[in-house]
Amino acid sequence: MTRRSNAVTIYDVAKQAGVSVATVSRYINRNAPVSTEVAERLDRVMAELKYLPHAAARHLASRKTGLIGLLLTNMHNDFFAPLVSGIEQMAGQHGYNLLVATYHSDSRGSVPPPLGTHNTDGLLVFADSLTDEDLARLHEGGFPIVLIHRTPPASLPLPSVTVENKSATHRLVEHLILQHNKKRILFLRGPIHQEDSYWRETGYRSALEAHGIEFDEGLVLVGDFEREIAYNALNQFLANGNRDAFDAVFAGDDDAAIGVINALKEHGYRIPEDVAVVGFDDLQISAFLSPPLTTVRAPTETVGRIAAERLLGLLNNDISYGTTLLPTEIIIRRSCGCDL
Amino acid sequence: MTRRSNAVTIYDVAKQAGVSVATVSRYINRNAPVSTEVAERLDRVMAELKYLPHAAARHLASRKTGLIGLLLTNMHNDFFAPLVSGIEQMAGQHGYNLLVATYHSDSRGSVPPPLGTHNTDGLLVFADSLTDEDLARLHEGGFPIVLIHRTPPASLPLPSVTVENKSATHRLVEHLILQHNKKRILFLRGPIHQEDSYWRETGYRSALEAHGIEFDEGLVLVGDFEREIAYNALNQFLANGNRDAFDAVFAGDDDAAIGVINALKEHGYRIPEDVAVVGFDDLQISAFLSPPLTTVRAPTETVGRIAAERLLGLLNNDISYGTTLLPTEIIIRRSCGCDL
DNA sequence: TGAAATAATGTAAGCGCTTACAGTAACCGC
DNA sequence: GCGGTTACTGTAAGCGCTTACATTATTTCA
Repeated sequence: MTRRSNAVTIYDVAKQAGVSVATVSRYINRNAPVSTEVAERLDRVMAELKYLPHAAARHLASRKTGLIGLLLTNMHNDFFAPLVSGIEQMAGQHGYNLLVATYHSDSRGSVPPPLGTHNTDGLLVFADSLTDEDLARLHEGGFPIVLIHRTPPASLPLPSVTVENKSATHRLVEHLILQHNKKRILFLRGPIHQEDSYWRETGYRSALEAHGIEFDEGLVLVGDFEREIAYNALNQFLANGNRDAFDAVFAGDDDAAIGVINALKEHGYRIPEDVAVVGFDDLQISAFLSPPLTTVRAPTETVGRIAAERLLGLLNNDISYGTTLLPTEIIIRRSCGCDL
Repeated sequence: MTRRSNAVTIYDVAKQAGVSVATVSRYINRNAPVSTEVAERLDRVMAELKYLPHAAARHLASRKTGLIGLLLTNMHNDFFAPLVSGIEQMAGQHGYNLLVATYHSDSRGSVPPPLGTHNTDGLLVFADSLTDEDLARLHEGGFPIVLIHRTPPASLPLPSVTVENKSATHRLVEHLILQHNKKRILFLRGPIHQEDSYWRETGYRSALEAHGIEFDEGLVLVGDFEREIAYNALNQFLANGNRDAFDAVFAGDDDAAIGVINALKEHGYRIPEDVAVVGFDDLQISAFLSPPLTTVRAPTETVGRIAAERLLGLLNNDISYGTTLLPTEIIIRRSCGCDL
C-alpha cells in the first residue's frame, strides 16, 4: 500500500514546523495550549502546504464525523427547500456538514437506512422516513436524533419539532363553513401514517362536527401532499360524475392545492366562485397563485433551524427532549372566496 | 482509549463466523471469491449482529468516501429543489451519499471550501461557488469535478453541464418585441459573474439589436435571480419616477419575476395589459402564477441527473470532458400578453 | 503425473489522525 | 528552597477497516 497520491498529511506539517504531530493536532483542535511561537509557525506552514486534515482519519480517531444526516421521504416538493436551507445554515455555522438522503420506512426489510451511527454524528428524521424500530434501535445506542414533523413513538423520549396542525386546520375549515357558507368540503388526505396528515384530517373532521356537518367518506380523496397525485385524484373524482358533489376543497397541503386548482380550472370551474380551495404550508409561491391561496402558514425554515439547533445541542450533550410545537397561522387570501 | 461504545466491528463478525477479518472484508466488498458456505454464514452473522461497516474506517483504508459533494451558492430558491433531487436520486442509485453545502467564491481568503479531497470522492460545483483557482488546484490533484450551470475556465478541461441561455432569451425577448410590440424592456440582471446571468443579458441585447432597439443601461436593474431583491429593485425604480419608462420586463429568472409581478401589482399595474413580464427557468409553480408566466423551460432536474451521472462516470475512471448543453424551450403563457 | 495455475483463506501492515501517558521546564506560595 | 502547579511538548497506541503478500488445497493440462 503506497502513500496517498499527493495529499499533505499532518506529518508533513509537523516535520516542516519542527514539532510533533501531537502538537499539530492539538493546535488544530484547540484542545491544549501551544506556545505562540509554535502557533505562528504552524499557521504559516499549514497555509503554505494548504494542509486540510483528512476527514476520515480524523473521524476514525476521534469517533466524530462532523456530519449531521438528514433523512427525507423525498425531495421533489418545494416544501423541502426552506427546510433544508434552514438546517444547512445552522449546521454550517457550527462547523458541521450536512448529509442528505431519501429513504422511506416502507423500504424496511430490504436496504438499511443510508444514514446512521456508522456515518454521522446525529440524525434529523423527517416524518416517517424511519420506522419506530429503527428509531428505537438508534436511540438505545445513545445516538442523537431529532424528529421533524412527527412526534416520538410511545416511550421513546426523542426530541422533535413540528407544527400545529389540528387547530389551524379546524379554523381554516371553519372559515369555509362560516364565512363562505360551504357545506360539502372535499378533503385530500396526505400520505398515510404521516402525522401532519392525521392531524389535518382530525382538524377537518372536528370543524365539520362543530358545525353540524356530517363527515362523508365519499368526500375524501388521496392527495398525498403531491401536486400530481392530487391532480389525478380530482380528475378521477370528476370523471366519476361528482361535478356538483362539493363546493370547496381542503387540499391537505399547498402542493396538492396547486394540483387541485389546475384540475378544477381545466374542468371549467371558477375559483373561488364555483369552488373554494384552501391548502396548508404557505409555500413561497402560494401568495402568487391565481387566485392567491388561502392557507396556513407553517414556519418551515424555522422548523429546520430549530431542529438543527436541538440536534447540535444533543451533540454537545445538552440533553433535551420534548416536542417543539411551532405555531401556525391562517393566511386568508382569495382562493377561499374572501375579497381582499 | 477504550473501545467504541457498543458498535459491532468486523472483528466481531469474523470471530462469530469463524473466519478472518480479511475474508469478511472481501465478502462485503465482493472483491475476491468466498466459498458459498462461508458466504451464507457471513450473511447470517451480519444480519444477526446488525453489522454496518464503520464509514470512516473504510474511507481511511480504502481512500474512498462513498460521498459526492454538492457545492451551492445558496439554497433558498425553489430552483434548487429539483436540482438536488435529481442529483440525490442518481447518487443514491449508485451507492453514494450526498453531502450538500453552501459556499461562495466571495468567501475566498477566509474559509476554505467545506467540501473537497479531504471529505468527498468528487464534487458537483454549482455556478460560481468556487473560484477558478480552487477549481484548478483540485483538478491538478486529479480530483473528479463536474461543473453545473457554468463552463470550465480556459484551459481547464472540466466536464460541465448547463443549459442554453442566449438563444432562448433572444427568442423570448424577440417575442415581446414582435408579437407584443414592446420597445422598452426592463431587464433584471442576475448575480454578477454568473454565466447564466451573462448569457441571458447577451441574448437580451442581441434581440434588441436585431430589431433596432437601442440598449439602454437605464433599463437594467439588479435582480440577482432573487425574488426579494427583484421586488426591492423594482420598487426603487418606480419610486425614482420611472412609472412609464418601460412596457415590459424580462426578470432574469422566474424567482425574480415573482418579485417583479408582486411589486408591479402593488403599484397598480395590470399584467400583461400594462406591462408584460417574462422569466426564465419555468419553476414548478410558474404555470400557476397569476397570470401564468411566460418563460423558458430549463430542465433543472435533468441537469442534476446528468451532472451526477457524469461525476459517477469520472469516479469509475471513464474519463470525460466537454460541456453538456441542455436545450431549453420557450413556454408561452399569459404574462407576456398572449391570450391562451 | 508433475508443474503450473486457480481458489480460498489468513497474517499483518498500514490509512492519517487523536489522545492517554509521560516528561521537562518554568513558576508559585510560604 | 522545596513540594505542587501549570504550560508545553513528545511518544506511541490505537480507531476499524483494506489489501499486499503468503499459504494451502484443489484443478488444469501438457
